[in-house]
Amino acid sequence: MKDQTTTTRNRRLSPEKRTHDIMSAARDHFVSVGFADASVSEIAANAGVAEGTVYRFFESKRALLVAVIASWFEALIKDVSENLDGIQDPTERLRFLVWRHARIIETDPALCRLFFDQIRSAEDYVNSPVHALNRDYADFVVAALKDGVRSGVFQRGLNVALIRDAIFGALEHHATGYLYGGAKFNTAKVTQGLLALVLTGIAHKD
Amino acid sequence: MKDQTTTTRNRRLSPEKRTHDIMSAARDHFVSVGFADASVSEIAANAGVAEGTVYRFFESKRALLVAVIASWFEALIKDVSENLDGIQDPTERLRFLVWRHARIIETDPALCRLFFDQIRSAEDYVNSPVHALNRDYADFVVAALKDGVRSGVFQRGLNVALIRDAIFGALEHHATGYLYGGAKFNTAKVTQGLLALVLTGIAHKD
Amino acid sequence: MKDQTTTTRNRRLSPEKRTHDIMSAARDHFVSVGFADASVSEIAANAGVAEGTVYRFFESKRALLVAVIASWFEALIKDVSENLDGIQDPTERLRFLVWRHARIIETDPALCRLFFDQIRSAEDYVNSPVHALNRDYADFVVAALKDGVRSGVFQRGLNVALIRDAIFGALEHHATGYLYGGAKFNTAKVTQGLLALVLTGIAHKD
Amino acid sequence: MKDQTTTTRNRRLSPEKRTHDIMSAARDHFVSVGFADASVSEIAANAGVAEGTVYRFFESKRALLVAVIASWFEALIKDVSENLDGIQDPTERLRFLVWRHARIIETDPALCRLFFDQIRSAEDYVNSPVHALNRDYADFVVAALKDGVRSGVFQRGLNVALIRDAIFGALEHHATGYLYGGAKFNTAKVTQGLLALVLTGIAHKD
DNA sequence: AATGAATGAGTATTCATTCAT
DNA sequence: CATGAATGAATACTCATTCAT
Repeated sequence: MKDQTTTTRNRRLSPEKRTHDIMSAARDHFVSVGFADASVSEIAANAGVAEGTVYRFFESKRALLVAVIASWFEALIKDVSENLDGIQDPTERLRFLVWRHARIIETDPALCRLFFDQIRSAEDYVNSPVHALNRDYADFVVAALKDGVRSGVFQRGLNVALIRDAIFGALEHHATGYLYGGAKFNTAKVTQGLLALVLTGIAHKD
Repeated sequence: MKDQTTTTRNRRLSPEKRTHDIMSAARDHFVSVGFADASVSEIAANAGVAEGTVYRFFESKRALLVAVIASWFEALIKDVSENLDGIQDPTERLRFLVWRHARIIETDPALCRLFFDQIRSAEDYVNSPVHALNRDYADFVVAALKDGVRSGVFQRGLNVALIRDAIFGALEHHATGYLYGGAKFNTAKVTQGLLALVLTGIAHKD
Repeated sequence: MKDQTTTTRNRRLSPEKRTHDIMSAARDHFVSVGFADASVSEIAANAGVAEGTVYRFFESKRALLVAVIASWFEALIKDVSENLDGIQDPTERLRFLVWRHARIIETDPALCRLFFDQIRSAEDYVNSPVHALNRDYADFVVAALKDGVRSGVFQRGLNVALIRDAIFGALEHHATGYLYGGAKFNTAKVTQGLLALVLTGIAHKD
Repeated sequence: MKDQTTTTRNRRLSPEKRTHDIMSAARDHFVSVGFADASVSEIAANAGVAEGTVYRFFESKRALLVAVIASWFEALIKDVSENLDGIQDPTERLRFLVWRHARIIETDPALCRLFFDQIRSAEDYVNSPVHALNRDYADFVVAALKDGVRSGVFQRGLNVALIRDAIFGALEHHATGYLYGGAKFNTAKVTQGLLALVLTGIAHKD
């Protein structure tokens, strides 16, 4: 009856604020219970909106997950980009990128799992927005490799795409026990070992 | 599909034959529609048995998948073991193992996906029978690396566990596009490139 | 059966109306086919709602039965309470209560069976809401007995709890043939006989 | 190969022994887990026979329960019959019968529950063998009542059938808390109270 | 007679999504 | 815009019973 009854209906908020609230609640919920066990109603409740409102901003539960992961990726890319500005040497850039990736696995294992299990394995992943972000992210490594080749510290004729995959694959495979089992994960040690492997290989040099 | 002589009831068969029939039907079905969309009734029908019979041999739908994957792993291990007998040189052994793994990805992408998405990511994977098989399989690489170190062709003090993870991770990560997208996968090229990386690294040697 | 105006979707109704519709359909269905053979889908169809809607109002099929029985009990208690207001004499009150119980057995045998077989025998019955209702109902008899003792028409030192149990037990046991077999049940005769027994016993008075 | 291989197949035992073994195992199993949760395979295993053998001696799981209950009833009837031989006075006979029934509830609550919930409530109970046994058992009470009427200690014109039902009903209803809840049950006290009620009623005698 | 492998019917329940209000 | 009541598809699993051996 008064013109400001907030009891029955949520005040109209800016779409940005709404989107942010929902994504924030979703991220927390997905991280804590996983995608399958997360319920839209719970997310809506935690975000302080009605279930239907979630669907006004996101097409589906899955689209909401994609948005969460994309946002996480964007922040990661921004962070990497900024830090890379202060590093010139190709080898050091590579070391930083390896370390940064190991570090994100260590700090955000649940989000990594969501990305690996729910996004990257999906049929519609290729050419999706998150795929593009992932490519941008991986391109930092490609760029560092090319830089190194150009400046002569890395060999000519490298299959940079394969090396890029090898670096990320090595880290992620090695992290499996940490991500899915309860194993330990030592960012520093992994970084050092992987860099040694990538730089000089295993063959004995005479 | 049905060449049964008795119309009413299935002849009593040996457990081995029944198990084999069911696993075979299950493997085909899982490979073609995936785990989630596979229905036990369909598998039973394809195996020529009643639904309840599946449960006489396998505790659950998931246990059936595990059995299928385990059987596939065992055959792979047997094959690798036999072929390895004819190869002495550590480097050549490593090359064979890389090639064999790339090859299995190329030939059985669907089974690889089932293993990655349904088994390896599961909570109960660690210390499970399939985990043991996977370890046995990965140990071939570890053994080859140690051999090489012993015989002096590989450097001393290598972190063999990390290198093992790097090899499998590199292959699997590189295969992502092939496994989940529709990308091409070139076993020979991948093998060559990865071996070069692992053996000599990327650093320029003066 | 269907007088819906909207073809596609059910109008939003008041929860009371929905609850009532579903309970009504459930009561009819439970009464006609019993609890075990009743299917939720059938009840939903008869109530004119979707299956999931039943679960929005009732936690489970069993919770629905409990609600039906509780509602039936409440109406019975209300009826007894009102009628008792017009009866003062303890003996007459007792006679009425015996008659009323015999009468409910005669009119609602199926609901009695549901209560006896599905509710009262269940592990969670004691201290459940229906248990409380049953206690309220039985307390009418206890109160009448105590009234009679106080006013001197009944003996002092009676074990009222046992007498209460005896009255209900006698009626229900006597009704077994009617409830589970196809025997006749004569409310008037049972009332008269039971009251005579309870009042004066069987011993010969000199 | 030898003519006495007992390893593969059970020696042919007398049908009586087999029947007894199976019923014994069944009684134990039914008593401990209830009818619904009892599995034929478990009973067969405990009896030392194959599942199919159970069905050679009993038509169904339910028929097996009926046989168990019937056997229990027969023993009870035999016991009551013998004890009654030493009691002449109708009132004392009645007291014994009330006590004996209370006592069987106290000692065999699980079997009572099986009888009440699984047998007596069943559609096919009326005119079944167990129904006949139950009638024989209840007839002890009827006979005692008639004796008492004849000898003048009980009133003439009693509705003996109703009084019989009242006695059993009172006991069983009073025992509900003991049978289905965790309440106490005092055989002596119940016997005394019920007999007082039945003999002299509740009305104040001037 | 004894076996035990094979059968197969039968259903409650969840929750992402929709759309009338 | 926001709501939240209503929807409905979709399926693994059990176990009493049968009957070929």
